[in-house]
Formats: sequence, C-alpha cells, structure tokens
Amino acid sequence: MLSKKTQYAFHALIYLAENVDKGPILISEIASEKSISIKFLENILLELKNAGILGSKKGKGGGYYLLRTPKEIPLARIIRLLDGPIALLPCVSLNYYERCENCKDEAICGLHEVMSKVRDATLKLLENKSLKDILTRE
Amino acid sequence: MLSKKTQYAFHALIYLAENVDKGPILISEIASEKSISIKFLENILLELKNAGILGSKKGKGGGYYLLRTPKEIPLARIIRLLDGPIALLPCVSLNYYERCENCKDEAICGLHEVMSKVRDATLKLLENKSLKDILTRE
DNA sequence: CATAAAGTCTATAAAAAATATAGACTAATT
DNA sequence: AATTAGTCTATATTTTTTATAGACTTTATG
Repeated sequence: MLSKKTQYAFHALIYLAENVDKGPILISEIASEKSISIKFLENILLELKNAGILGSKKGKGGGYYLLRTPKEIPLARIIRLLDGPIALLPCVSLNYYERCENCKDEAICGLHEVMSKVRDATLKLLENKSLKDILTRE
Repeated sequence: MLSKKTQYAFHALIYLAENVDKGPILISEIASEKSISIKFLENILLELKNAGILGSKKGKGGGYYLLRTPKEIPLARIIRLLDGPIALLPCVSLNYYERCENCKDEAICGLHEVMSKVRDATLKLLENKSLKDILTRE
C-alpha cells in the first residue's frame, strides 16, 4: 500500500495540474480542497520542491506550481521519493537494493526471480504513466 | 515492501517444501536453519495452519508439514494472509476494498485506472506463481 | 499412567515507522 | 514597515511491526 504521504502528494499534484492557469497556488488552498492537514502537506510539498518537481514563491501572490508538464512527471518518481522502494523485496530493488542474508546465490533464488518479474511488471506501468495519466478525464 | 512476517513465511514454507520427505518439522529447526526468532516464527506458522496451508502434530515426533503440494500454494495467498492487501490503494483492492473519500466517481478517476492496472499486472504473477516456483533450482 | 516433547493460546512489550503539529525564521510584496 | 506565505527544525502522537513471555493442551512412549 502507498502511504498517506504519497497519496496526498498525488492529490496535491493533480490539483496543481488542474489549476496551472491560476499561477502559484497556496498550500492552504490545496489543503482545504483536498482535506489534508495543512502542516503535513507543507512537508510533502517541500520534498517535492527539493526534488525539483515543484517550484515555489514566497510572499503575497506566492504558492507552489509545477516545474514540468504533467506528462514529464512519472508516477514512479513520486512514489520513490515519498514512499521509498517500489519492489516487494530489498534484494530486487533497483534504487534501494540490499543483499539478502541467508541467500547464497541470487541467480538461482526462485524468490528473487519471481519478485524481479513483479517489479518489472509494476515499473513498466509506473515509469511510463505520468501525472497526466491520473488527471480526471471528463 | 513485504513485511518480515511474510518474508519469514516464505522461507519457512520453502524449508518445509524442501524437506517433505522428513515428515513433521520442528519449529525450532526451521527457526535455526533460517535464522528466525523461534517465538515469532511460532505465530507465523500458526497463522499458516489456521489458514489451512499447514498441518501440525503435537508431542514427540511432532512439528509442521505442508497440507498441499507446493504447486497448489499461490504466492498471493501467503502475502494476503500475512501482509494484507496487494494493491497499492484501498480503492483498487479486490480483497480489502475501501471506497476513497474525495473521489466522486471511481469510473473516471485516473488514479483508480492506473492503480487497477498495476494491481492486475502484479496479481497475474502472484496468483499464478506458487511455492513451487520459488524453490531453489540447482 | 507419568513424563517429556512439542505445538497452542493470550497477553504484553519494545522498536520502528507513519502521521501530525508547533513555532521561530526567511523572503517577497506593497 | 507591515503583511503574506513558504522554510526549517524539532517534537509529539499514533499505529504498525516485530518480538517475547509464560501458562496450557495434546501426543507419544517407556
């Protein structure tokens, strides 16, 4: 399951995408529109900013805005940033790999093989689908 | 990521499958072979027993054993039992479904659509791959 | 039938992670 | 100068995960 953090991030990004024309959007506006604790959302938006996904502006007329088009923001990027590994086991993670103890040889480990396939199938979708793909179509 | 509980369950089941010919296997033997806390493993094996996956025998000569052939034990079954939902969001879970607030219509929710696809791709593997598939091939 | 072996059950503890909040600080606008 | 709005660091709370304890039941067998 994705954490609340990641779920909130998706909803915030969707809101930002749907309101690009309005310029910078207030944290408080996103929070109330999407029913997210404003302080919690602050942290999330900051992380997205530090990762280069969002830009921000302080002071009056400030707020957050997308730095790229929705199509250029893969879902996998957001999940990895806020949730960590997408793989089901550390030993098959591409970005957060950890060798498994008790496993002499990953090459002949059946668990490793199946979980690699699961990872690949998941990534094929999450790397190729972007923020654009989760915007509500009328 | 799969919990330790599920990971331990897989290792225990693999050990049981690889030693079917030896009759009932002691919890303590599995625990020491697989470096798992014996008390923690107890709980896990009990859950597997209550779910009808393992059988057990008390007293001398007792222990745990598989009730079915490895081929008849899908990986998805174990994961759902010990870890819960396989889907990334409650609103796309088949076995642990929860409606999402803030979402007027799942039918037109883009997030719902993508996450359903991820679930399907994952399940296609985890429902069809079984304990047999994760046994180490020489 | 007594004893020892081995799983069962219930409860609790400890640790880690997820979720949420507080408040002082900085930058931009007017 | 005053106000607005994001930034940063720290901490608190809650939930989940992981682990442990100990009394109880069943079975085998000498």
